[in-house]
Amino acid sequence: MQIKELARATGVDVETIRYYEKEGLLPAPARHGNGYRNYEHPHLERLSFIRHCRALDMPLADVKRLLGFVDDPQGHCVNVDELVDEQLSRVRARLKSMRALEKQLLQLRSRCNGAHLDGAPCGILTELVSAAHGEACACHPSL
Amino acid sequence: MQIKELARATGVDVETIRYYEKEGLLPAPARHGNGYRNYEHPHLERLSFIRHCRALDMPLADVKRLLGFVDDPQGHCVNVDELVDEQLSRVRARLKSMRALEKQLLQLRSRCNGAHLDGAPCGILTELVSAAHGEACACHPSL
DNA sequence: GAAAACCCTGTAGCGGCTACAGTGTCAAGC
DNA sequence: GCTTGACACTGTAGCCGCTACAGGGTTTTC
Repeated sequence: MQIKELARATGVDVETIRYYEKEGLLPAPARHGNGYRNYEHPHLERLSFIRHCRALDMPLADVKRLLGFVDDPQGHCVNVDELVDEQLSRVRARLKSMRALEKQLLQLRSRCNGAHLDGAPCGILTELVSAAHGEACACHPSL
Repeated sequence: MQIKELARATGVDVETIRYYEKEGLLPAPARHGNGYRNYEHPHLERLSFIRHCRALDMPLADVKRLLGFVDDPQGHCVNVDELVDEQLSRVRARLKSMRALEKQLLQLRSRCNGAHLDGAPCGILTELVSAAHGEACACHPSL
C-alpha cells in the first residue's frame, strides 16, 4: 500500500504520516525498489490507533507510551488507567476555564448594547481599558 | 520603571514583555543611558490591557486590532462587537468538543474496571485497539 | 516525449511564549 | 579597587503537532 492509499484509508494527511514515522510513532515500513514506502495492514491499524488517541486529544508522548503498552501487553492496566485519568483531568481543567471564559465574554459583549446610537464611547473598550486601571471589572473579576 | 518592575506590577514575564514589544503590541519605551528600557505608566496600562485580552484567550492579532481601536476611539463599536462575538463562538465551539471529549474519556476509563484482578487484557487498550479494526467503539462513536 | 500525479528528503513556518547563550551594567560589601 | 550577585541587553533555538513548501525523482497516461 502506498502512502496516499494509507492516507485515504485513515483520513490522515500524507505529511502527517511521514511525521509520525519520523517521531517514532509509526514504524518505518518496507520500501519498494523505487524507494516508495510500502505499508501493510498492521500500519493501518496502528495509525488508526494513533488517530483515535489524538481524537481524544492525548499528547503524542502519551500515545507513544500507550503504543508501548500495546506492543507489550502484560498487565499494564494501572499505567493505562493513570494515563487516561490524567487526560481526563486535563480536559476537565480546560473545560472549567473555558466555561469561565464564555461567561466573561458574554458579560463583556453585553456592555456594547445601546452605545451604538449616541456618541458615547464603546462600552466594551471602556470595560477592557478599565481593567488596566485595576478597577472592578465585570468581564474578568479575578484579575 | 525597569522591565522587572513592570513585570512584577503586571505579573507578566520579562521575556514576554520584550516579546510583545518585538511583535508591535507594546510600544518601544525610552531607554536609560545604559540602554535599559524605561517604562512609564501608560506602558503598564497597555500591558494590563493586553493581558486582560489574553486572559480572554484572544489571539494576539485580535488584541493588536483592539489596541488600534483604543488608540483611535472613533465609534468602532461595531468592529469591537464583531471581534468579541468571534471570540465567543470560538470559545463555544471548543467548549462543545471538550464536553464530547470528557464523555468519551469517561466511557473509556470505565472499561478498565474489574479487569485488574484476573489475567484479562486491559479493557482500555482493547477498546482503543478495536477502533483500529473499525469496530463499534464506545469511547469514540463518530469515527 | 511531455504532462500530470505521485513519491522522496529536508527545512521552515504557525502561535505564544520560554529558555537559553553570550555579553554588558550596576550596587553592595569587603 | 575588586568581587559577587542581580539585573539588563540581543539574538537564536525550542516547545507542540502538524502544515507547507522547495527541489528533486518516478510512474502512468496520453
